[in-house]
Amino acid sequence: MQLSCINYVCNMSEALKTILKSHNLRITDCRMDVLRYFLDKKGALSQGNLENRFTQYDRVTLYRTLNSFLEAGILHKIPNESGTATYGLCHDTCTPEYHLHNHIHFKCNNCGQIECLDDEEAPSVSVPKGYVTERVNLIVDGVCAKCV
Amino acid sequence: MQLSCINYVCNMSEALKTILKSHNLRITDCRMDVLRYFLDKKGALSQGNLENRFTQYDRVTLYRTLNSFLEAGILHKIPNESGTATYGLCHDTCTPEYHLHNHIHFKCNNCGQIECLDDEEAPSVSVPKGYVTERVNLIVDGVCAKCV
DNA sequence: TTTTTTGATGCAATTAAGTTGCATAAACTA
DNA sequence: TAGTTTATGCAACTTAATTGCATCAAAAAA
Repeated sequence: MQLSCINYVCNMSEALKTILKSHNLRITDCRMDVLRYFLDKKGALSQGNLENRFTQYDRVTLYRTLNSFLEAGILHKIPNESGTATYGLCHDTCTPEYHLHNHIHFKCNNCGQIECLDDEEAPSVSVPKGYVTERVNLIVDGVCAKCV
Repeated sequence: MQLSCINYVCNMSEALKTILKSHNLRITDCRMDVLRYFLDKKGALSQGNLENRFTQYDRVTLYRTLNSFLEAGILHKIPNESGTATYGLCHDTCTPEYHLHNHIHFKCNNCGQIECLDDEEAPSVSVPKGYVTERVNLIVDGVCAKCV
C-alpha cells in the first residue's frame, strides 16, 4: 500500500491497519491515531505536537510510537537546529532496510511548519576524495507559499 | 583577520584577541580557550564536548560563550538529527549581519565527527512556486576519509 | 473460543540539555 | 585609578529524551 494513495481509499481504518501490518507493527489505538494524524497533516510533526493533540496517551507511549514508526520505516527524522526532533512520513519507496530521502525539507521561518517537498529532487552532491556518501539531507528555510 | 589564516600567525594569543575584539567581544579566558579549541579541532563541537574539555568553566558559561559566538557570527549552528546542538566555525566571509553557509556539513557515521567541507559548494536548490528560499543547509552523512 | 505468548502501555523515575536570575568578579573606559 | 559595563559561577527551573517494571491488550496457538 502506497502511503500517498491513502486518502483515496474508502475505508481509512482498514488502510491504516494494512500499513501497520505490512510493517510488522501491532494494531493499537495509539498507532492508528498517530498514523492517521501524520497522513492528514502532511507536514512534519514533533513529539510535542502529538502530546498536545493526543492527551489521552502517555508521552512515553507517543515517544515509543514514534520510535517504532522510525524503525519500521514509516517515518524519518528531519534534522533541524532547534534541538527538538521532528518527523515526516517516508516515501512510498522506503523499506525498513533501505531509507531513501533525497527530497527537500522546507522550514517556514514565519509559521514554523516543516514540510517534505517530495516533488523536488535533491541535487547530487560531491564530497572530497576519500569520503563516502550514505545519505543526503537538504533543509531549506525561508517562507512557505501560505505565508508569502 | 581571516579565521582560516590563524594557524600561520606567530602569536596565537594575539590573533585570538584580535578576532574577539573585531567581533566586539570582551577578552576572557573562557572565550580564548574555546575559540582556540575550535580553531585546533577544525570540526564541529557540541556544548558537551566543551564541558568535557574545559572542566574549569561552568556549563552555563560555556553555554553563553557559544551563544555570544553565534550572535557575533564566529560560529554557526549545524542542524542534525541527534537533538544535540553542534557548532562550527563560520567562514571568513561571515559578518554578524550576513551569515552565508552554503557549504556542506558532513557527519561520519563511524567516528561521529561533524565537519564543514568548506571547499565543496552546495548546489543550487529549486523550491516550488510561491516558496522563498532564505538559507540552504546540506547535511551529508557517510564515512569520512579517516574512517574508510 | 479459550489459552498462551508476545508485545504495548502507563506510571515512576532518571539523565541530559537548555535556560534564567542574581550576586560577585573581571574587563574595559575615561 | 575609579567608575562602568559585562562575564562568570551558582542555584534553580523547564523540557526532552530515556529506561525499568508491572499491567494490559493483541496476535498466535491450541
